[in-house]
Amino acid sequence: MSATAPPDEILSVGPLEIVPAEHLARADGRTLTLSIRELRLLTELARRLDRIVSREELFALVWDREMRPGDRSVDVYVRKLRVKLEHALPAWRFIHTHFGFGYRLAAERAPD
Amino acid sequence: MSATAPPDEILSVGPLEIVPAEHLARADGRTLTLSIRELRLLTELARRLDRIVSREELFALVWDREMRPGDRSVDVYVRKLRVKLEHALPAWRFIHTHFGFGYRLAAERAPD
DNA sequence: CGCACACGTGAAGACCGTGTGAACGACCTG
DNA sequence: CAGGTCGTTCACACGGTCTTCACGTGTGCG
Repeated sequence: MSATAPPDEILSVGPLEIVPAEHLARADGRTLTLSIRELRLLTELARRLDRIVSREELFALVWDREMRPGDRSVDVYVRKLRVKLEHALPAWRFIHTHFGFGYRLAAERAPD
Repeated sequence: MSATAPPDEILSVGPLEIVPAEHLARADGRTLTLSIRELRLLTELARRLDRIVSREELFALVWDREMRPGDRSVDVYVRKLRVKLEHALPAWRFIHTHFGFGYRLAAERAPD
């Protein structure tokens, strides 16, 4: 299953670093406190860096089952992640919305 | 076995210093009075500095046997350690909880 | 321009992992 | 024997997480 990590997998996204096998993510070296779902969502996005991933695909990857139509869980967790990432690295934007398609992870500097 | 210390092993965690071979830990030079279990728990956490260690792994390392499901010993000793460390170094936080995963040792300044 | 729909956001409630104080017995020490 | 420390377990309190709902905001299209 895709949520299982190769022991040495390290995902880098600009100043962000994710180590799925150790259940942690770091921002500029500082360890973030993420919940299980948050970390898995971030991990699956990071494994598809800079590619647009649909809600359905994300849900299946993170929740291990099919998404019911109308389920907003992905949106809610995207927000939770955005808040934590914004707090840790205010100068960066990571999760980008692609209207009608899904989300894309990429480190981009914040405007201003 | 991993609880045995190389004779010269010294673990540093911010203002904290642990010398497993001498069964002692120092806070800013002042020696802490820790019990055997407390010291071993602190030692094993320190050997995995800044990494998340699960309860099961911690229990196996410190108690030398498998953890029974529902066993809270690790939690209780984490608390005992926290109390002593908090008393010795109020401006720091050392043992961080990662909900659903385990504990992580790292010297971080207390909020405020 | 205005409508329908996609997405953002805050909050409520249930659930369960963790925090915490205390009791108890084993062991040591004087 | 009396007192203390330590390890273990228990019960309850507390708080974080997950899910769902409701409503606000934005986007694209006719």
